[in-house]
Amino acid sequence: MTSEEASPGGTGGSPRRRSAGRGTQPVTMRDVADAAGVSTATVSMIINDKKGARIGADARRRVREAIDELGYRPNALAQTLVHGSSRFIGLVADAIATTPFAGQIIHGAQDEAWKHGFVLLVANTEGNEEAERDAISMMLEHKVRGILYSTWFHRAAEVPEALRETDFVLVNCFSNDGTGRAIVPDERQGGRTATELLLQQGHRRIAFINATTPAPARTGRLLGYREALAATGIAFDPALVFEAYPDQEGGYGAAEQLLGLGVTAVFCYNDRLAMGLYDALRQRGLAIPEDMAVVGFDNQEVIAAHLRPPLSTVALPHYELGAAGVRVLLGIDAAAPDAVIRLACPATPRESAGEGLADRRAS
Amino acid sequence: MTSEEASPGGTGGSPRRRSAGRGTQPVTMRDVADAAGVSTATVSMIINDKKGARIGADARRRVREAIDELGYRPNALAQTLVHGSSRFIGLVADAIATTPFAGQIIHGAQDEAWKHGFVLLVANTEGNEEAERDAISMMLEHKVRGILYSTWFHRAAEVPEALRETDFVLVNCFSNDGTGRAIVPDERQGGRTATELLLQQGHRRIAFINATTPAPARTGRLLGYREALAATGIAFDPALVFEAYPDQEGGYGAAEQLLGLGVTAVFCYNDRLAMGLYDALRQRGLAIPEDMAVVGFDNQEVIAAHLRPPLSTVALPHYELGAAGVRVLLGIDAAAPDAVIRLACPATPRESAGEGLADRRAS
DNA sequence: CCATCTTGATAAAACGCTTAATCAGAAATG
DNA sequence: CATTTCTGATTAAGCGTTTTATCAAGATGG
Repeated sequence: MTSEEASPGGTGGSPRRRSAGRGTQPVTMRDVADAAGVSTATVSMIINDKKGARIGADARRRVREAIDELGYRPNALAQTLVHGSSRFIGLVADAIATTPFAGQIIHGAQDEAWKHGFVLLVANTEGNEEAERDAISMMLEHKVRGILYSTWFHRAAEVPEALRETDFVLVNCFSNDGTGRAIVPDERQGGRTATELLLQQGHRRIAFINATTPAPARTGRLLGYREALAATGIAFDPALVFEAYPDQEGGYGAAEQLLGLGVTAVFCYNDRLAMGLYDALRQRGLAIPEDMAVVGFDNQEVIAAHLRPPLSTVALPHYELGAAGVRVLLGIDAAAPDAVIRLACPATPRESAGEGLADRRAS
Repeated sequence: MTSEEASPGGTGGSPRRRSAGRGTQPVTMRDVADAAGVSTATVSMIINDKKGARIGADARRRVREAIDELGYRPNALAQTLVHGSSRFIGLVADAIATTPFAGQIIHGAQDEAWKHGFVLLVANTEGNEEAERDAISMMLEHKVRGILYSTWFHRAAEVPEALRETDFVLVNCFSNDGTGRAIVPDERQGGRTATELLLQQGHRRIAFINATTPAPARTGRLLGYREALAATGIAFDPALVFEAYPDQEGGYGAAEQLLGLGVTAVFCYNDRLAMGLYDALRQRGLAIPEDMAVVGFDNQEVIAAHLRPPLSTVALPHYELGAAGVRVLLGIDAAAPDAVIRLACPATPRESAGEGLADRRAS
């Protein structure tokens, strides 16, 4: 049983701060003012310690005491009302639960927002257009400072009409009409980095298993792959580029084609694909990375860090995507009105790319 | 360039709804009232279509038009202020990004909250106590209807003092002083279900690889395992219970001990452990499920659904945990003040437990 | 001793909305 | 025709803050 303190103003109450308690009428600034024998204006000034405010030491003390005593909490909504602008930032995501990715975007956004005194209003739409409209409406009605519109995989997106009623930043997606600011991963650099992970180990005949599903990642990573080869003076061989549905089953199935081509290393479109490939390779008695070096993409923690051997991969900067999103939204990071900002995908070397094999492979 | 409509009240404007536009002063109810030539009271009544309000058809039409014309959105914060109670529900999570689990809790909570016209205020604390205090303060200041306090894995938790200033529900955790309402997964039933998945296939000598890390899951699942055996009339053999750190490496390492004991099936504490075990088994030339049937726990999508063969497992009801959390919070699901509600962990049979092997194994 | 400053605090308006109370006029009633 | 009853709306108070303008009184200066 929670003891319900009935009498509100009792001066003889316990000296320690007493919480408002559930069900009790919330304590307002008026209550504090009355308890301290001052006006609400005074209380307000003390709380926000407005400089230039002339308030005596005694009043200050009395107010502080009253606040403690009553367990007063300012009403943020009332503050918002008078200030005109709220401390909310909306984040609409198309798939919060399906992957860990969305979670990382939320995490990054939330951390950064928090840092600047903002709070995240999160809505999950599961791609449902109506849910999306509702979510945005709700956010606009809460007078959010702006909205982050995010997708769980990097893609072009149709920007909902209503979004344009406020400031918005696209995260992990970009508008297909080229308008609006967007933060996306740099797929090309990522592809280059992944390939370099292999090149550094001396590999020269490197296959690329691309996705069958059209996406910026598909074209971007291929571009990066070619770029890296070119930079090393290796001719691009179209016969070494394969395609598979980007999941474990796809990777498993793709293994067959890889063999007998003199390929010593593979760059997989993503970690899941690599995971499937592991199975297929192992089944054929091929060792990783000795017989075949592998790098993935995404750095999907659950998988990459715990495969056998641990998978060298390239990370998608989801956390940073979210954080940069709010920075751009808040104008902390400057960005042209229709800028598309590309964030680096950092290399995450582990063991599957091989190590110190350069000598063996070099000739 | 977005065309900035400067003149606000123009009657000759485009008939289609015109959005407020960024940077523009927001459209208030006053504006609508003026445009329609009525008072704000009238507008308010029309918007919320208060029954009992006596308003002529013509005024109705004019107001609707003005709303459309101006692109008016009610200010939810002002509404909250007058109603006294907000439509916010706070969700504080200790690890939003680390696992997909938290995401699913958020998802469930958000869906259910939404259904009842509530919005989620999400805060991520990464276990940091100060962040936690700040998050809760923030939520209280926003006058949330209540708070969901969630953890990414099922455990006892210290309930922060401040939480008690409002309604709260513990999600995926429970207070170590036994106070407060909590929603947790039913680990025992889960353990039983997992074991039954194997028993159903005719297995009789079933090992259990438990976690080394103390947790309700560890004791609960073991209990369930024993319960299932007992129900089938199989004597519990302590020699068949092993322990390993609950990740892939742990599972890989545990394989050794399993062999030569006549064990035909293993129940793994979680999917990651099972994944590691897969590797170890395969390395020894053992086929799953023919030589060794395996079930996991957690139904971690990325892993379970895509192992080779797909892993039979038991799902943690994260989505439901979140949803039930808000239902209890809102009083839709009744729950005693200190009730701990256990949600079922449903079986998720795939192929690793074997199928139709009952005959072969029976004798 | 009167004018002026300074100090410490207050009153009141405003933010955007809801709602109870009120009001003016038209229609119905006696 | 005077009165009551509807009808269709308006007024105004209030929600919990912030903030500007104002005020009373004591201290200071001439």
